[in-house]
Amino acid sequence: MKRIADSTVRRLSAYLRFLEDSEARGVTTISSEELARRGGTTSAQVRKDLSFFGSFGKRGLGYSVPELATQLRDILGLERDWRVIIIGAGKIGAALAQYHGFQQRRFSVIAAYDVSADKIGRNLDGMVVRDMAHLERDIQREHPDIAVVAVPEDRAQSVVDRLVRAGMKAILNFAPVQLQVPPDVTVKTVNMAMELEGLSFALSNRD
Amino acid sequence: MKRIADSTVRRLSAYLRFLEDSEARGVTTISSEELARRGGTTSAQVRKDLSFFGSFGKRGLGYSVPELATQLRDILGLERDWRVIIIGAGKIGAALAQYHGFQQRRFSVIAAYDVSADKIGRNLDGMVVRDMAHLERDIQREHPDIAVVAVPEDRAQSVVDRLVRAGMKAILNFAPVQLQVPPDVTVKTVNMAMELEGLSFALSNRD
DNA sequence: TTTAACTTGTGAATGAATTCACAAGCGCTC
DNA sequence: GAGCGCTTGTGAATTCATTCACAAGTTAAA
Repeated sequence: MKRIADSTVRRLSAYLRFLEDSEARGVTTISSEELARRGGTTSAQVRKDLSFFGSFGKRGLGYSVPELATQLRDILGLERDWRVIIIGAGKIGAALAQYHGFQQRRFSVIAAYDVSADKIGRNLDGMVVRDMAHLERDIQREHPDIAVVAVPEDRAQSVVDRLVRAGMKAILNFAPVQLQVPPDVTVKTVNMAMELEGLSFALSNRD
Repeated sequence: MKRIADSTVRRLSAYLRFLEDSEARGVTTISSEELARRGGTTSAQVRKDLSFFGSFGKRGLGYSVPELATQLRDILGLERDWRVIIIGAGKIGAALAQYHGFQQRRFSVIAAYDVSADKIGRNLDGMVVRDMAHLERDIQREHPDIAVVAVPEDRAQSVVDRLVRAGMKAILNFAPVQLQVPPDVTVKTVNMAMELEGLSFALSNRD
């Protein structure tokens, strides 16, 4: 299959969100035009994005909302559960561990880890924070799919090195650093500092 | 000035982060090659990015670390303080209000707002959560620069409409929705659901 | 059955971003 | 001060992403 651009996948995700909304509101059919309006793009873009994976619409009519939603969930790999571990039980890590948006979307947080004695053993929404020392052993046993890195900036790379050595292939990084990983590992970084600086740039350079 | 791509700004931000690191470690000079390695890009890309704004290097030698850092801070508008308000004092909002990464980078959180009686008046790291009812009045008085939206998905658009009407020009959005704003308002969205789905896609489509 | 009104799917055209490749400048050594 | 090793800055070439534009398919109505 042709390589799919990152931007395309992000848009598919946006379309799916809107489709689920529409589904909940009982809408049964939707056009690329409508989908585009809510996804912040153009109808041609919507059709092109979908065309990488097949043809899901009916000419003259548009797309069946539940059908397209199912297709997108399938394309995005959301028809199954993914097992998530969280590394770092500080402010962000703890907030994430208790964040219900995960479970809602079939991402199951199975464990949280920390190094500091005062965090280990603490209870986060029914989940006990584990000692980072057991990370590799637990990964061996439990085969999580995704690791969320919520440790301080200066420890992020070394934690990621451990995760990679232990065989993790997907990492969601909250530390404001560019992580180095081998090509078969996918990293997505949520970098608030970068977004803020983007806003700063925009505010500073308006005509 | 030529329009600068979003991706360029993000990279500048990454370069700056690494420069500040290098500065702290006492490195005085750096090549585009080195900067590229740590920024996850190529040396040509680094030089092209910088060339939009001027020529900051010395041929044969590279860039002066403190000088380039200063230039980048200037380009990104980080030579001044930005005043930030946070809308929504739930889990994410509260975590953000107490997050020190903001202050470190000269983004000063001046207020947090919520609608619910049990949050209003609560103390977050020395800051009292205000009643959302006073939002417009306070914006008039205090002229914040950036609004962080950390309210539930279904309330995000209406909150943003209020912010826009009150004159805010920069919004950092944590709700997993595509917000509609007029063209003179800049929105950056941090969408964890989207990132997770990107990872799910990557895991599902590896060769 | 024909026509009209829509909307998809997709090559072709355009536009944007990245990479190439190299002349020109700098510092060091002899 | 000539020569060498490096590294920048930048047009040109290339690759990648988006938009255009239209044939083809669908529904509904006459």
